Amino acid sequence: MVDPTKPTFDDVLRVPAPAGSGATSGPPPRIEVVAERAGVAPITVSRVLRHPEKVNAETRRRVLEVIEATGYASNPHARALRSGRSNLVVAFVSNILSQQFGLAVRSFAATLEPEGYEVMVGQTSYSYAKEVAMIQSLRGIRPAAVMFTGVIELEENRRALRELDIPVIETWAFPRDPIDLLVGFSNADAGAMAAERLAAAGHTRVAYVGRATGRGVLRRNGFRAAAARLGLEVVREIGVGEISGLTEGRGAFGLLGGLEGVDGIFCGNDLLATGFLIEARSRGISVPGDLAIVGFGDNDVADQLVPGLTTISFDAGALGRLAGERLLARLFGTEGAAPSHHAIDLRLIERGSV
Amino acid sequence: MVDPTKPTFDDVLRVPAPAGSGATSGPPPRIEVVAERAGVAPITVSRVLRHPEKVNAETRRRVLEVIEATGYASNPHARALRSGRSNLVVAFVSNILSQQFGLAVRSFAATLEPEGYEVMVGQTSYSYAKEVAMIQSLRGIRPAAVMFTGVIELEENRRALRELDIPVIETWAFPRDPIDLLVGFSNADAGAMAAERLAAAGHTRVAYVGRATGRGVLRRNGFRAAAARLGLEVVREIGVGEISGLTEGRGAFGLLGGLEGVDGIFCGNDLLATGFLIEARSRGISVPGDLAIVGFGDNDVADQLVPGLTTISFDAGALGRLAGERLLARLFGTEGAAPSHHAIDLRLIERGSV
DNA sequence: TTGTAGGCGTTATCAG
DNA sequence: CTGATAACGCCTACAA
Repeated sequence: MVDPTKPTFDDVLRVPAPAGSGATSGPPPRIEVVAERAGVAPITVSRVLRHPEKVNAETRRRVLEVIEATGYASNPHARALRSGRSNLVVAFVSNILSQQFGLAVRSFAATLEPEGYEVMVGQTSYSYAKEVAMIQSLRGIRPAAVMFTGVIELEENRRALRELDIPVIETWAFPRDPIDLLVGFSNADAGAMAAERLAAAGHTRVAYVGRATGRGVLRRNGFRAAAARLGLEVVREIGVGEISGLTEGRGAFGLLGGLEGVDGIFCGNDLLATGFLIEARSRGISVPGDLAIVGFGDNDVADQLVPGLTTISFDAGALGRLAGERLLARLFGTEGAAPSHHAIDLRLIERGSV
Repeated sequence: MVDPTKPTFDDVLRVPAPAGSGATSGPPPRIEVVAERAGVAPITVSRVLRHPEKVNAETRRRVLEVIEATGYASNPHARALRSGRSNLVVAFVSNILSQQFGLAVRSFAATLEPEGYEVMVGQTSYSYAKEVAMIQSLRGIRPAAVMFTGVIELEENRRALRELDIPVIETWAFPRDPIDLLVGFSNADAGAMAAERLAAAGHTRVAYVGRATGRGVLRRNGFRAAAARLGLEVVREIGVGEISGLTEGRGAFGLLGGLEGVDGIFCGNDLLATGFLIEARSRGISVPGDLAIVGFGDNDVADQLVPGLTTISFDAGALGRLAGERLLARLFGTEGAAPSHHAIDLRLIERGSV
């Protein structure tokens, strides 16, 4: 039997260093060393890295050779200090556990990295205080740009971000007046699409469950407005806190307090919707017969269930990619007259729960 | 109907700036300004921030007052350049979409942030090349520490990390010779526990499915060894690539190519195991009757299924927290003779799939 | 096209 | 306990 007090050692694979890979270790050489070895002034080395087109091809070749041989990489702190710019792009997510945020950030990073930017992820935890602190810390770091999987609500932070004087990308909503770049989608439309789907299936007495803050409210408002327009009665609206797991989502079903008079429900996110679906089934409530469920966001569990979850979704990877591309255009000054606001398409994914 | 070509604007909440919050905007003041206002030399301001005990209490109070009033925050680049240290801790995850990595990083960050460290997350994507590049970039950034949700296999990177001369924390495995700090668990034991569970339930012809690299191999080896010891026959071993979604996990069932002679299976991760469970059910294979399944890692879908997934797991949040605490002890020099290697307990979570 | 001079903002070092 | 001085490594501005 395995003895938990005496863990067995893992025989981890060790991959030996390939021959001739010694150049990359130790403290990085300074620009001066590279310059001397190449027989040029330090500034020329700097130019080879920053503005290669301004350096004679032959000189450039020589310098690059030495850079390669020494494994030289410029000190980002010195560079940022002197030039006031860094190659760091900071992406803030409100919840690092969200699949969709993860997908977006991953594509965003993949788009920027080939161009020499480093993307680092910070977490704001849906908290204003945290957001203020993180934005404050940006004042010193001077990243090349900042991206949020969300929009900024605090005027104080909006101002602080504008004053950073770097590109700021907001996402995940479609406000009238974003701070700067926007690659988002309309949460109001998402709510409306959910109401439309429920109405089309003949449901008339509906409920909303979701966060009572931020985007949850936007989706709820869209749902409400469309419900009114379509003659649906919103018989219940239930606010929940942040849901970060399926178990919590399932537990939230209890808040519904019975189904009297509710035949359709829109859940502000798929974790919640999936939890509801599972819980409803386990209580013997037929879906969509007794209760139709529409989710938002397309968590990957959602289409493995029986019935599958009908949900309003969008391509989070595409959002991240587009955000990266718009940012690069801005950073390289090739943006031209392109609009700075982009809408990502929402789509209704029909499965069996409505 | 919602018109996808014309997104509705979201009426995003705007929270006005609280009165008297003006101090925090604009370019941050320099240390010189603070010093002048407090009637001291810049170095004294620096000392108030870095080594408060070396400054007279009254002077310190005056300086802190001005710092507060001006919203001064030192420029991290200048600080890092001059002192060779920064307050940035970099956490590398191999897959930003993994729930368990997310939980660990979240607790790790939450532990370090109150002490003034910023945690940023980078992604290495299970690729050696990526890992090399990221570690190279650390040479310039000079973070206060680095953490990995994994262990480093490339000798080249191990050497480079040691030469950084900062705390390095490896996790998620239990090697004999970690680079520096280790907060891990034995993957070999995880495999052994799975074999033991299958054997206890009377299964004798078993299979392993999982990644054929890194920790997947460690778990497989533990499984193999324990199977031999317990008289189980490992009739099949199937290597898969990285699985990042349930759909992929489900698809991998096809690789099994029928169940002839297999009555129990150990899946190297829960995404895979959950996919197998769902797929087996949909094919009318009874679990655990025809096929018993043991997973690893406790994805949160795993206990919402019927039957629930029996799995070997550990507390990822606790791992992150402990990693943070051990790191703080090292950074603050309060580590003393405490061991630098810590094992996190594995536990068998019994649900219905065995 | 290449180089010289100087400073970005902070803190190590040493002197008072 | 406090301060003067210099330097961290690089890149902007200007000069040749």
